[in-house]
Amino acid sequence: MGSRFFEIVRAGLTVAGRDGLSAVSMRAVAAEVGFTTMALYRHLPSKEALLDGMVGALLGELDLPDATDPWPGRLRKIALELLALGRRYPTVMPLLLTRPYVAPEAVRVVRVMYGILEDAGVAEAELYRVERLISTHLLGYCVSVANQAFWAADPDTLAVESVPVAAPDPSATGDRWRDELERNLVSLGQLIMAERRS
Amino acid sequence: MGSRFFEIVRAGLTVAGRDGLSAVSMRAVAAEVGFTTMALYRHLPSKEALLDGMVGALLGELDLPDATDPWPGRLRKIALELLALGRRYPTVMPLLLTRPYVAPEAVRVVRVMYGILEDAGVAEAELYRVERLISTHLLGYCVSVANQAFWAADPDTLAVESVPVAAPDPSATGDRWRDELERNLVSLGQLIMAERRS
DNA sequence: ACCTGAACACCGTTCAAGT
DNA sequence: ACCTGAACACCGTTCAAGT
Repeated sequence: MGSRFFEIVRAGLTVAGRDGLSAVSMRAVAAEVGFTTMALYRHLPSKEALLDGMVGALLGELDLPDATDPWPGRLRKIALELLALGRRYPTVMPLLLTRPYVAPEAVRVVRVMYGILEDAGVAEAELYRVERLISTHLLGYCVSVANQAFWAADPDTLAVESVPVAAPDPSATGDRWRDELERNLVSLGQLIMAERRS
Repeated sequence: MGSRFFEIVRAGLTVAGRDGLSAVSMRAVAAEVGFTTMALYRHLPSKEALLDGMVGALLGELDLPDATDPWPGRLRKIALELLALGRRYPTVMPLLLTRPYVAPEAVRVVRVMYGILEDAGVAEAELYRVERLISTHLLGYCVSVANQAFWAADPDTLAVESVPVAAPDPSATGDRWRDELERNLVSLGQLIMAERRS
């Protein structure tokens, strides 16, 4: 776990952002850092460990909100940061829902969420549950947007099926999914308020 | 798209449920159905198509609620079905957040969600957004539970970090994460009620 | 015309052979 | 003692060679 480890993990993210997660091979990452393939194995035990490290580095790129800001603004900031992160590394995002949060950078993010809910006045007995409720929505949403899962591959097929996947929203100005995320945050804010200790 | 296609896709799910998604190779699936590897390519164009088909077959296993039931019961039923699905096919679940819902079995599930929200009285202008809000939470939650992302790989590491990932819940009887999902559904029910047309 | 299996360019990881 | 690259057992897909 020398500094070479982080160099390798960052190279993994570089490859993933450029060519997709499926292009993240030990050979490709080694080439990216200028090592021989087998030299990687002296800094990490397996590709599994590389992916776990990438999850940490990914969350490490989040620009976390200032703890002195009001909690709604902090929630909004972290949500928009996650959305932007997904657009930078679309194919890596699903790992955030399948790997346990053990890396320090991951724990850091969960702590910010706890702080938000505490400041909102959520009862401690509900705090961890509500955090998982909010976080799984945010991650699920950002993963879906990043991978364009809300769109049909073939618009004509969808038209035939007549399922209005994306309702027209005349008030939306620039970024359709960012606008929708902000609407969701209003709903989630109400949900959080309903969970305050009485 | 003869019936052989579905046979192959079901074999893919069988392999994935038994040995994990990473074990789903064209060779392994071919062996499962008793075909030669290259014979698969006369029924589907690529492994990509196999995975898309598996998403459809996965959602096809959902036992959908009766449309005549009250909407809260329908929402609960579909949520618990998704949780159970994740436990049967943990490694396949993330595909539900990265592939567009074009297969008929996928469209069917989205239609049920629309029906639930319509019966709840959600304004049409908010219907598609709220459906995505609920669905991304349910999928994110079920993917996390299925892949044990809520637990730390090493409990000792987590203790050192002193992040209470799983708060003790004395009232929870059998299935900890199922109980939590039911609590979340109460919160989401309130969220849905708040989105009703005025 | 149809099917198949060898082959190509990969992959993660092991380990013997080199220095 | 340390590093490396050949090798092993895979992978998705192509395509020429067979019938």
